[in-house]
Amino acid sequence: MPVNTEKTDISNTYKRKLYSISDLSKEFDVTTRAIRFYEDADLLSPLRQGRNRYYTVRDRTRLKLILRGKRLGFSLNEIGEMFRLYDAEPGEVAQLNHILDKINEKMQLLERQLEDVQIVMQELQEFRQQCRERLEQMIADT
Amino acid sequence: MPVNTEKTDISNTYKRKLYSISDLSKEFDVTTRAIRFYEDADLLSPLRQGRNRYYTVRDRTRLKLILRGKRLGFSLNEIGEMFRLYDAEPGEVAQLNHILDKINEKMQLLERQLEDVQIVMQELQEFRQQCRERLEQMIADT
DNA sequence: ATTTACGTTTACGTAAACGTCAATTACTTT
DNA sequence: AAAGTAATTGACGTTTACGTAAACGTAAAT
Repeated sequence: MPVNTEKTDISNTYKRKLYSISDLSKEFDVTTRAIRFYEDADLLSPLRQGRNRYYTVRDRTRLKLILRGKRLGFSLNEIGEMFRLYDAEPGEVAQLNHILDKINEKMQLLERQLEDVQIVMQELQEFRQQCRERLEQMIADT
Repeated sequence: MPVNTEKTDISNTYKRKLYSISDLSKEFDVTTRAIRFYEDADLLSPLRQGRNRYYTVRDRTRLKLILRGKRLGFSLNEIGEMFRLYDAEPGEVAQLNHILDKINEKMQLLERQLEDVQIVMQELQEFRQQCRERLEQMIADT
């Protein structure tokens, strides 16, 4: 539930779609400390009304991306690099080619990760199967 | 290349399939410091001949699993937990059920991770596509 | 005999990603 | 007016996963 339902300065300017830090904290189950830390790391840049932070829809999306990145084992630095790729103004051909290189780099990492996940899942499935068979054995032996 | 091609005590006992710490270090591109650290964390337990460590095929496999786990963003503790599951003697029904629960827990995590990987890969592909189109535009405009 | 290569232990250092206070401010509820 | 609730900044603490340096042992190569 977005905060700021009253007609304050900031909420009118940004069409009411603003979240408080605890809104996001609750929605994504992450501490406010962590959220502020991500700001320190330049991954978020919420609006300010006085000392208070207000997060736009874009910030919310970013936070979601940060957390997804973290689940994949990426460091905040790597996540920041991705953001910068997305945000970069691709002025020149060289710049665009550089971005494409970076994208391919990340894709390779993800392909490897996909393999890894699939391998471990298969191993776990086999292990589970063995456990189940053992269990049936034990029950049959009673 | 396994070390210990001579007929030392230890290599005969363990059928010559032994690796030195630098063998593994090179093969998997990980520092010896890290390998020793994994031992400290009870993830490896190499043989000893005097002060030197010698790693069996099982140790090698474990190291491979450790590194795969790391690539998936698991902590050494979590990896240790998996090992203990595999090694546990499933004496009782309750114990087996507990293991099965744990397996299912890990499976859920991996399923989520699979989703995450696929989402990010798709996003990257779209982004790449956009970049390519822009690039063609720019080249056409010359 | 002495480098060179490889290995060891001990121990302090470090980067990342927050956790955990403490002290303060601001609003609103009673 | 007092108390409660949510937010802020600042600063130090903590855990994880090693890096790095020192000081030493051992065995093979020159």
